[in-house]
Amino acid sequence: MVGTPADADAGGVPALGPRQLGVYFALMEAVSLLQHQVEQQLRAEGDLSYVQFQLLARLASAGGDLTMTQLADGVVYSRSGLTYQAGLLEKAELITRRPSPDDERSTLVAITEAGLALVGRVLPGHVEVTRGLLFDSLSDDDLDHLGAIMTRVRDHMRAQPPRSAVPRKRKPSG
Amino acid sequence: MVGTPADADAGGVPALGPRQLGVYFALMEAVSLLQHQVEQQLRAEGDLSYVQFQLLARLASAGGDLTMTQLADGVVYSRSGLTYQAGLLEKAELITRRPSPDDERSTLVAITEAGLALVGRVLPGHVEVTRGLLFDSLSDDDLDHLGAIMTRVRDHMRAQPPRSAVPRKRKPSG
DNA sequence: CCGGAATGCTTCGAAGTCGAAGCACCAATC
DNA sequence: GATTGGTGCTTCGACTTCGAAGCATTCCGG
Repeated sequence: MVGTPADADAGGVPALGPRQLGVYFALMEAVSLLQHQVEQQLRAEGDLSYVQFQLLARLASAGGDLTMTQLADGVVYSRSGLTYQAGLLEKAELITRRPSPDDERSTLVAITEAGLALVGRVLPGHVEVTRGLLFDSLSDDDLDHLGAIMTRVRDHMRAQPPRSAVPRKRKPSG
Repeated sequence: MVGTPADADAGGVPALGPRQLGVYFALMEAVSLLQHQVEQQLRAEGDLSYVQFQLLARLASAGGDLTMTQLADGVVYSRSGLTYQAGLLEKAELITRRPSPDDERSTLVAITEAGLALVGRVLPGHVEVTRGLLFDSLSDDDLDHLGAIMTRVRDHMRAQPPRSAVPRKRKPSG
């Protein structure tokens, strides 16, 4: 580790024990490995990046059109990143974009038949990879516990920071 | 067409182990959020990317020089990525590179005083962010369980795929 | 000792991400 | 109806990452 708790205390900040640091590093590395493998599979079976897969999956499960901002939420951390990816997906005819009738600033994004078919085609392999790498190592009880933990943590994090649409200037705390 | 999207689910997204998928998505999103916030903090307090921080931390905890390949392991997925980052860190005088006396192909990387100081300076904030976002939501028991799970999963994944050094041409079984 | 294969690292080009700036549209106010 | 500020998306430039190709060195069989 990068320093005993005593070292950290010397810096004047209450330390997080090495146990917590170990958990943190294991978590980050495991997810990094998982994500990398998942990307390999998506690229191989559907010529998709993980981001693109997330976007398609989000559209497929949304049950309707989404605006660009809604679509970006939780997937990319910049609007421009989504514009780029949406351009690729549209060129590949996996999604369509059209101006919203209600608000002409907004762009409504919808998934095409081809997009749905592609998601259906890569999802089984996706699940297969995650099972082989993640769920194989987990007991039924582990799964429950992990689910409970990560759901709680995610919701906690979601509440904290601004997400894809930070106010351009500043946001008075509502 | 895309006009009646209420049937999106019927289009081809089968329900494949919804419980596991939920855990998987929660895990990925939580880590993504955490990583993003951590990067903000590192950039603000030390002008470091997460990758750079990982490299410095690895060197600091190694207790000695590491070769480029050892350093890359688990941080980047390409050698060239490390060459790039090592170049930046060397230019910032946070690390030094010198050829290995034993094997002149190898480059030995060492952290400098400035590098150690920087790690010591950003680590408290880093810990602070992770505590606020991650550990605040975890009970003592959760921490144990999560640590056990992720360590096991990580080790399982490490054993599976080739890491930074895949055989250049092909790998005969063995 | 010599030649071919493997290994360690770097260079190069392509692709993706982000933040800032910019354009078009909506809403509120006069 | 015109002006001013806020919002949605895109464009642009800088930066980072990866994979393939390349160079230098080491290992291994003869």
